[in-house]
Amino acid sequence: MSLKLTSYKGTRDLYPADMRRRNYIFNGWRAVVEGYGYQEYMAPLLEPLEVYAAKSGEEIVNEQTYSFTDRGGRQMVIRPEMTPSISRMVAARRQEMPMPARLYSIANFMRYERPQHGREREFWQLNFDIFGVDNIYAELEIINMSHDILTHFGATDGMFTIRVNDRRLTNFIMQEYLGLNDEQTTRMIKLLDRFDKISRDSFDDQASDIVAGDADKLAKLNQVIEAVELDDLPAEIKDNAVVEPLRSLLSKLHEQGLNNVVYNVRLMRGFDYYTGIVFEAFDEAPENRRAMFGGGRYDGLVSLFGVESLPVVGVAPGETTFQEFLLAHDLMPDFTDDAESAVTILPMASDATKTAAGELAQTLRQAGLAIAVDYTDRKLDKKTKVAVKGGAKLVIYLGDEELSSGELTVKNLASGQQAKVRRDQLVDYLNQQINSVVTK
RNA sequence: GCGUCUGUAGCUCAGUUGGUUAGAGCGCUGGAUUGUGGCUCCGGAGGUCGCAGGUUCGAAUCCUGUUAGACGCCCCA
Repeated sequence: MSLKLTSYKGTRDLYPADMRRRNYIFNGWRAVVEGYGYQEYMAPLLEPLEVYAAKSGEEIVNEQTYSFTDRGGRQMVIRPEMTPSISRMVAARRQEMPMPARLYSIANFMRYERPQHGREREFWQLNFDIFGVDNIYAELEIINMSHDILTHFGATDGMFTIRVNDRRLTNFIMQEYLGLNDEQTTRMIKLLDRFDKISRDSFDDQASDIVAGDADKLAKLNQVIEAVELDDLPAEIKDNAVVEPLRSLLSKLHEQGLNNVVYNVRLMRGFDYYTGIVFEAFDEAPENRRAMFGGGRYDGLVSLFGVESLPVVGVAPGETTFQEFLLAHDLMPDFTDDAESAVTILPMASDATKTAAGELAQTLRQAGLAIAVDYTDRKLDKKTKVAVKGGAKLVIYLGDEELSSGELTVKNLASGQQAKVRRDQLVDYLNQQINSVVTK
């Protein structure tokens, strides 16, 4: 009975080519958020169960987290999200931390769910939040960053849309305009959230059920959900002050040329904890057509930790959907042949040449070059072939001939050209060859 | 938690109405060429046909269960 070769359900093994793709994404994320002055933090993998239960409710925590009792009897959870952890960290330094605080992290999370398209049990997310800014400029910045994160990788406006809504506006529509009670509001928000996933007939049936068949309310609802711009809303809504933050935000974004940022009356984003503007980046690729990531304004959870509350605007793009976006739009470079070392030394099958190869490699590494040595006793054609496949740019042949002459045979694998190079000129020659390949 | 589909070599897949030693291409590996890369030729390794029962003289093939994966539903903090 041998051990299984497969990774745990919902998790993935990442081989070098996979890691190159991941790092390409992570490095791009970093470049963008650090360009906005965001600073990196990291939190522990484990947090006490209470933090999540307080935020998300017992049920979801018990059913969808990896939790266990530690040896001291504490109920612990592998983090399913970053918000409680960063809230704790900010709360702990509430008095001394200068505001606004701009913080980001790239970390992994686990949720005990059934894996499916774009969803795994272990996943990586970029989290970035701005703490302590109470006006629309915080949303403006976060949405700008969300936009940049996509365009940084070559995405253009037609490839994605950023949908925006305001939780305060939604509540106004539900309660003041439609006259729904709290329970009806909750149900209607859930239903609107699913608008694109269900048929129109099914939507109408369920909406009718929620308002107990009130024809007047249904007519008003229909008018609202057809709106594609704020000005399409009935006068009673669009003339109310509640639309001002959204109107102001959208006009500022459009002034900046972000024309794929649009109002969407049906955008809901979960239920309880958003308090103002909400938004999500939507993939327009025909094979995806779904929300990639979303965020918005929420009262920071810092008050859970006994300090004065803080306004926060944040978002958390996930690696999986992001990568699928890049693939769908042909924005992911091919990393399959990239080498970990640009140069491979191929000694002959003798101890003397192998030893010399090792020494040479050390010298070259001190000069800043990435060098691998093939110490196997295979034939040279085989070793050369493997070096090519591994993506090496240059190979250095080192046999008895080179040992006695003091000159090394360097082959440029891209051009096929080969030269004898004196040892004292080797570093310069290698650097020149490597650069010529890169610019080719 | 529920549903649909799929599991044959490392990968992509053949496998005829159940018929005896389960195949191909690619990849890996060795040689032709004891010092040089996408060609050619020759050889080799690698499979309890996801697993377990059942039907049958005989099962990769039919039946049942189970497990893993993909994709939906629920959920998505």
